[in-house]
Amino acid sequence: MAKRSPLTDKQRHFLTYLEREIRQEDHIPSLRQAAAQMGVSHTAVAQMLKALEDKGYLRREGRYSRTIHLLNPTGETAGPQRWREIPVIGQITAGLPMYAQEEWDGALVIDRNLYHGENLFALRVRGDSMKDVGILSGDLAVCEPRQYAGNGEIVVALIRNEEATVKRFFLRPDHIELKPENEAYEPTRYGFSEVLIQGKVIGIQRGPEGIAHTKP
Amino acid sequence: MAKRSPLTDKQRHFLTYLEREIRQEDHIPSLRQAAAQMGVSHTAVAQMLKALEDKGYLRREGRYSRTIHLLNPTGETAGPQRWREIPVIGQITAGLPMYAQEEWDGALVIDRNLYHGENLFALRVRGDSMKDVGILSGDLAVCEPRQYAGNGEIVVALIRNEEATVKRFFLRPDHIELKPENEAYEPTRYGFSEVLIQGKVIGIQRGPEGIAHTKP
DNA sequence: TTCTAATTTACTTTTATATTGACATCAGCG
DNA sequence: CGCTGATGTCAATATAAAAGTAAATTAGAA
Repeated sequence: MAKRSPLTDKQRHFLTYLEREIRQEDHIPSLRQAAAQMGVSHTAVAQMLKALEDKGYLRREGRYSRTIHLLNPTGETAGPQRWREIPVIGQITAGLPMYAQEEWDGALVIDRNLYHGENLFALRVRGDSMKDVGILSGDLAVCEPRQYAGNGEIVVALIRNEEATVKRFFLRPDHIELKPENEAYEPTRYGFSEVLIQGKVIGIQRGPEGIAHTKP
Repeated sequence: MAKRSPLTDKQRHFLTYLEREIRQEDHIPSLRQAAAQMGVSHTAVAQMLKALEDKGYLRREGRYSRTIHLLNPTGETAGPQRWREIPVIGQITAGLPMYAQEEWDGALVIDRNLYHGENLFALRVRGDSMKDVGILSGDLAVCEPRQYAGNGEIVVALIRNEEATVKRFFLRPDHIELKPENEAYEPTRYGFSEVLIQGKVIGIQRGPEGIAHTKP
């Protein structure tokens, strides 16, 4: 790994400021924003960044990109953006829009390296209709918003504008089939207008309660 | 709570307008209605909505629906760090190796509110011996370090100092029983000295690959 | 001097905002 | 069924603001 030259006082100070901004505020300041807060000109900040990059304390991407990766002592890309917060949707309904508080069932922190994609959301699973693929009641399903789905994908679907469920999706010539993954349940057929795809399930998170509920 | 991407002045202004319309007038304006009131074109409003959705301030539903969900508009900052990094252990050998980075297979970011406890670690599950309780091959098992376990708990056990497995634990009068949760497997008995408990499984995390591997 | 840090000024690139026009979609109506 | 009006979407484009880059320059310190 690259040797890291010692920093000057100003460089160290700036690096500290940068770390704070990124880790605590989750926000990479622009050159001019940082310049304003440090009391210097924006170009000074640019030169500072270049110096820090040369010395191996951070890595920047692209020519005109703003994204910055802080490097930890071992030179690995440490996780400034390692984590991310997604909303846990309490209910999915279509009818009248629900206002924030009612629908805000909290937030979930997930690992960026594990789940890619934008605007993910999470949904608490009810019922055991998908237990054969390891999705149990109480699990949090991490979802990627989607209006359409491919055959065989596991999706969150809104049925007749009432009920939101997690099922495996199949598009048949004359109907839509939603298949539970549990021998005790039968697939159900729906007309094309009865089902509204809300998203694709891309992950599962189960907490201690979920583990405890599994009976020997 | 993580700060979401900062808004520009116009975006903030529009969001305020939207909140007022929804809360006080109980009415979601159409693109052209809003456009008229804001003095811009209807497409500008559409782009604004898209920008706000990208930044995570609201969520829209359906392709041609106009229902809008506002997400946590008050933007309160709740508590300090919601997230935590825990090591993903590649192999478990005798003793507790989790201090050094020797066996590191990476790290995993988890939600503090979901998993309590100290010195947690994660382990990648191999095999489908626990599939009846929703633990599949490839899942990450979040574990709390433990040297003992209660009857019926799901644990990570090291068998004869060689193999680390996830099983349900039972302490019998004259032996230890490790029970897979899969009809195709039989429980196995071990002498007291053959089994070393390493931790208790308190959570499961499954990523996109894990979901994809489940076959219809 | 040479090096570092900073400034000013003038660029290029990217993003945000806005416009127009054409095209789906839906609901109601005859 | 097709018509109609209101709506949401998309594509192409234009303009302005904001952000990153580069060059020339200055001042101070080793």
